[in-house]
Amino acid sequence: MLDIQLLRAQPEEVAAALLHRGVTLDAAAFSALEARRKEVQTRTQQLQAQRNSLSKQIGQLKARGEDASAVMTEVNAVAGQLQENEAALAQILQEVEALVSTLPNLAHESVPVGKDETANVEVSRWGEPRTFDFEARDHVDVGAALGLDFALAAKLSGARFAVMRGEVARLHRALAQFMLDTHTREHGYTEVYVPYLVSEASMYGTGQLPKFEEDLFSVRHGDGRLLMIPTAEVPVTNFLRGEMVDAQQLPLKFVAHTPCFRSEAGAYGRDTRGMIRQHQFDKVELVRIEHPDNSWAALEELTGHAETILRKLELPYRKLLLCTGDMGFSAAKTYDLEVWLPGQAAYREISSCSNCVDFQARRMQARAKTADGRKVLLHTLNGSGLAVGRTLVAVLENYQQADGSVRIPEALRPWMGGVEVIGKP
RNA sequence: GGAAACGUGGCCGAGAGGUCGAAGGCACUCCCCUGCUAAGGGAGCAUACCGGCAUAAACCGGUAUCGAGGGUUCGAAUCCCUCCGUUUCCGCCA
Repeated sequence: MLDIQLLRAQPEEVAAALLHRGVTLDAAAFSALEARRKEVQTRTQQLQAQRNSLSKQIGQLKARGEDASAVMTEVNAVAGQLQENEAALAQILQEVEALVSTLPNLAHESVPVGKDETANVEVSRWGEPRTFDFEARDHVDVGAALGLDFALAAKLSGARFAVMRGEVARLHRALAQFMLDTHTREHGYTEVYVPYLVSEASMYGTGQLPKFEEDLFSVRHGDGRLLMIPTAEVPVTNFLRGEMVDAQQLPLKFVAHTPCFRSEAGAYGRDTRGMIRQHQFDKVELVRIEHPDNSWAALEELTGHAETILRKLELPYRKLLLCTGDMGFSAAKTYDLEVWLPGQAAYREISSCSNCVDFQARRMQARAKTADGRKVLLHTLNGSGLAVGRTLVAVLENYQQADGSVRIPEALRPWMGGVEVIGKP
């Protein structure tokens, strides 16, 4: 949620900034709505003050056993007007709320302005894409012999699901364990296990609702419903919803391994082959809750932690700074990590690391009490460390060998029981 | 699934139609006293909005907020209804 005070004070400036994010805010209309709000609210409060003072008189008269009927008629007249004003005010407040809750976060000043992914800025590259002395296949072909089965998944559930058997299933599991252990042992994150189904309130807190309903799967539950998490960011960040933490306890650093569920409603026809874009995929997610003063340094650190996984696995990647038009709803600044996929001869997103500053914290009223007794909104950050399915894809494609087998990256071998190669004919 | 209880400020907790934004305690901030690892005294200490104001803070006045939303009433933290959440007991169950 944007700071409503900022919107009120500088609607034009906010509208201009939102334009870079691809959102049109009619600043004049907003100001007009706010002016009406103010007017109706002032009138309402005057009437309330009137009513309160008349009520007080009635109480005093009655206490003295005197007749209060004259004041009663007066107060009834006020009450009529008051009811109208209160209803009007409630309506306006709702309109304002509905408008503001669908506005994305403002980009940090260091974020390049741009319309779409073509304006993203490459920050750095690491590793050399391997040259093959045979024709590199994509992960679908490489994986088929190792137990990666899309046809079976299609029979069970339809498109955009995968079944893994045997060595691929183990490799997938090993990758997740490797990531978790690295982040807990070397980077100081606390491992958490969380619900995969969450309430609407939680989805609202991190910004998936009310605007991105169509991206989510939901399940009926009693008379209501629960929503399936599109990322562990949702349950983990919502740890702090409505909480007041002692600033001295910061930062809080969490890592969670969960499945993620996305309807991919807007992605018809995109990445239909293989497991790049699935309705269900595993991800190891990093979440940090920071003091506002430290969140920008924390973003760099968190991104570095995600990069560490790629480096240990010796997977070539590049780091992008997303432009204003390509960032997610809640983010103020985002780095994407893209891993090299020989099967596509392209870099593909494998991690996205964002600082949401106080945007999510304001939605969920997550605050910290500082040493001098002040209360501040927390800053929240999250990043994939990494998407497990896509990491599997990257390993299969980058480590494939001419005979159809796949070498296991050295750093991963302890999690594979020492196995060095899978799929040896 | 059945039954019951409960939801008050950063925390604990009182209040049971008006004098309550809310006793008391803890924590915190400032001041004083004292001095040695702690104690004593005083003051302050929820949020949002509206207005006063020089449309900066502070300050002053007003309004709303005691899980959420409705209702009763001149007046609701307090009574009624619905919902949400938590806890306990019973049943069931991995």
